[in-house]
Amino acid sequence: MHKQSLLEHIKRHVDLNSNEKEILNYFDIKLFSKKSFLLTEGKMSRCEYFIISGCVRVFVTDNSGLEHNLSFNSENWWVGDLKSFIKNEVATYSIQAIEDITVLQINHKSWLNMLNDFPVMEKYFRIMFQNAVFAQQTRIVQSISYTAEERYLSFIKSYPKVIQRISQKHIASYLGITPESLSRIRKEITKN
Amino acid sequence: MHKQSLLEHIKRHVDLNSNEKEILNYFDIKLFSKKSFLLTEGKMSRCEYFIISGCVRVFVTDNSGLEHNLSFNSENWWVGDLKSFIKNEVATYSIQAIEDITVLQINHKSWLNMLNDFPVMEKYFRIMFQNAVFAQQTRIVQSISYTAEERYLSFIKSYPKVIQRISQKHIASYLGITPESLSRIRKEITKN
DNA sequence: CGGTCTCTTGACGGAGTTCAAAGCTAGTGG
DNA sequence: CCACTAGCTTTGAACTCCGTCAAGAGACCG
Repeated sequence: MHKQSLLEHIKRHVDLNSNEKEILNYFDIKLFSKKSFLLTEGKMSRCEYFIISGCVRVFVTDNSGLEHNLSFNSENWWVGDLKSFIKNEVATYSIQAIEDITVLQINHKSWLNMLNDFPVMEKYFRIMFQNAVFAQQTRIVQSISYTAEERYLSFIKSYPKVIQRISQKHIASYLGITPESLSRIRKEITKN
Repeated sequence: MHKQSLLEHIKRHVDLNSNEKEILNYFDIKLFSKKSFLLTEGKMSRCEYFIISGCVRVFVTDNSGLEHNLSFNSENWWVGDLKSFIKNEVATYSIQAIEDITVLQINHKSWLNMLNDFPVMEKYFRIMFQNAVFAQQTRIVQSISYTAEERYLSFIKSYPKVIQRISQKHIASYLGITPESLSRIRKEITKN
């Protein structure tokens, strides 16, 4: 059963007792085909997703209509527009499936009920957000102190599996540079 | 009593009952004078700080010895090297007082005990980390999609009080540009 | 008052962008 | 299954923003 992988993920971070398997009741399994959108900027969504299989990208669209990738998420990662989810605001991010994906979906009301009924989940999400803070801090440090080439090298080192599945165009957008620049950087690297 | 401001901060996010005021027992009041370091890169620290008064900067030092400011924190904010604190690693960030400051300090062991003894604090820190994720996401979006001028305008709009207390050199470092560039950007802005 | 640190200004150089064109790749429909 | 097309990647040339280096003016502290 697909839902099992979420349970395992939770158990990797906190201790569950037997009846806490009811946690899975708050979630629904959903499938999205490649290129479809889990969430679109400007819309209300109020769902968070736990990815069972496949890969998505989270991006913003700027005033000029350009897309900027914030993150790539795959198996055993949470994804969603957290601020929109928590604060009941319209989404500022869009989320698109890069591959066919299977996710567990939870809406905001169920999420609050779950936290209320199973206090151990407060700890689980405390740890989830804590880890998100770690990862984001690393990214911010790199954005203000690394050159584009250093950011690219760090990216392929940190996410060797993910790059196989993502176009360079999207990686360039993630790094904050143009596809042309990334192409030149890659050429420079393979030269050495 | 200084410790009161932490209690008020907690109560703004979660409900405390009377005996939960014992939470303050896990904390010590500490004073740091301007320019002194709460934490130095490469050292073990394992403390987190809640700022009662004053202002600090968090920064990293790169291979060339240049400092890059990650954040400025003042009254009623938590600050520390979270990753070092949680994972028992040496600090990758340094924290320096920009003004004379008063903080409440908690070490890792006390923090774990507090979370254990007062489960409501799991929720409190879940919310704290959640808010940190919001703020950092905004920063990442701006770093990959804004020009230096846009980042500066966004910074002074978001933190109008803080800029009064911080040198341009430090703001430039926060924005990921040189002091010279910031000086030119400011000149350009006042022209219009 | 002198020294250090900060801010400003100028000239130059370099990393990355923009625009354009050509080669490749992968998805689509016949 | 092949052919076609749209999108992706590469490459080139010109340009732009920002960094680097250097020098001078102003502010702060002992």
